[in-house]
Amino acid sequence: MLDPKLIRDNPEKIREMLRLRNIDFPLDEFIKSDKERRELIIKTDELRKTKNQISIEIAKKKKSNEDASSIIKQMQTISQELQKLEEIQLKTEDNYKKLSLTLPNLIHESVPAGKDETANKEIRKSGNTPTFDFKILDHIDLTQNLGLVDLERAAKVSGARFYYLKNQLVRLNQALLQFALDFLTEKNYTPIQTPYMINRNAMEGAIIARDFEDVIYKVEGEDLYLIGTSEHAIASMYEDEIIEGKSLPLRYAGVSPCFRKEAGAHGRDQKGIFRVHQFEKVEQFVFSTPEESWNEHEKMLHNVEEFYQKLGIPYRIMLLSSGDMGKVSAKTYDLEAWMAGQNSYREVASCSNCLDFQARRLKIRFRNRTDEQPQYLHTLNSTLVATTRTMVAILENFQTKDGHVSIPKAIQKYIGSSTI
RNA sequence: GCGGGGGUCGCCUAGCCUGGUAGGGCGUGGGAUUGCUAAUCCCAUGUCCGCAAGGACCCGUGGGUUCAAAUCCCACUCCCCGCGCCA
Repeated sequence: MLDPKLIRDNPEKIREMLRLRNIDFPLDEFIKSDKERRELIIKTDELRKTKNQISIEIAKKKKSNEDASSIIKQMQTISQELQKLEEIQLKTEDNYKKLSLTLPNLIHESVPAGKDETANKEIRKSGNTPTFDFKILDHIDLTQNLGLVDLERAAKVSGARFYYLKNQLVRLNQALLQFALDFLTEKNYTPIQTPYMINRNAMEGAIIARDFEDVIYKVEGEDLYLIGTSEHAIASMYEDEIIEGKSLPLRYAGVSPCFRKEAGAHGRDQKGIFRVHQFEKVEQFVFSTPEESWNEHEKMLHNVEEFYQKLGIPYRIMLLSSGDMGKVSAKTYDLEAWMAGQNSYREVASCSNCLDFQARRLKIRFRNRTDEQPQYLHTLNSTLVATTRTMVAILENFQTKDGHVSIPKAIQKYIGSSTI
């Protein structure tokens, strides 16, 4: 949600944002409904004012045992009038709210303009891509040969894009989670394991409702949705609260499974465990003051980079273009890891500053003193590790001539072995 | 799942039976005063509309009754206690 005052005073800025994001939005209708809404508030407030005054008079008369019947009649008509007006106001307010919840976030000036991923900008590369003196395999063949994944039976039981992890890959999955958690704990992040299902209100706070269908699973017969990332559950945890300024920034290391429909991804990454409906993730989530949020954003990016460096996985950092970026984000970096089996860099982490967009939807504010006007804080989120994709990178980049995989030094102690 | 008790403006609490402008304490900030510390007193401290003056809203949520609802009625929700079930 954006600041209504900004939209009112600066509609051209919003129009430009919509153009850059390549999004259809009835901005003029929205501005009109905001105006209507405010006019109605003034009208109903005035009527309520007279109603309150008369109510006091009735109370006075009753107290002194005077006859109040004529004045009560007056109240009756006012009450009826007010009821009608309130109905109209509710409708306008509803319309306004619905639209305001679908309006995407502002775009930071450093974001390259462009309609899709072809406009993304490479910021830097790190690490040398590995060279091999033998014919390499992709992660699908590797996991098959080593008995690490069973896709056929998963398809039988759950459908496409599900998997059974087996043997050492189960341990690798756990090792990455444990390593990631240790890594962030050392940086003073608070570990947090969230609910895996949250209600609609909470979900709407974190993402835009229209995106539900493509991304989020709904639990039948309940007001519950499976989280697509712990970000959804962490963002909403402080809903409707005022946080003490001195406790900011709040840095969380969220641990959770992630559930995603991956609708509309037909044909892409059909095989293997690269694009799946379910995986585990350690997520960085930060509640920050507006002044510090851009610094925090860079820090989070630095953390993911350091993590991948420790694993020894080559990567490049991409700054997403206006058209490729998610709607709640004002600026997003992707970390793309080198995947030898595919001979390309592939997205494994995403680092976003949402400014006050989520905070407004969730009414999360902060203030330094209690006599101070509370203001919306900023929220940021970044993957630290999403296990399945990182495992793909490890499998493909660290494969050996004998068909096995060596395990990065940093996580050997969690697995208790140096090869798979 | 059943029975009982509860949810009040940051925190604690009064008001609910008997409907008529939501009161007090704590905390926090500002000010006054006292030679310092302490104490005391005053003001501020939820949301929305408004340039402002001012006004409206706010008692878990949503309905209902009524001229009028924190208060009465109904439904839902969350918390606490007991029972049941259970990894």
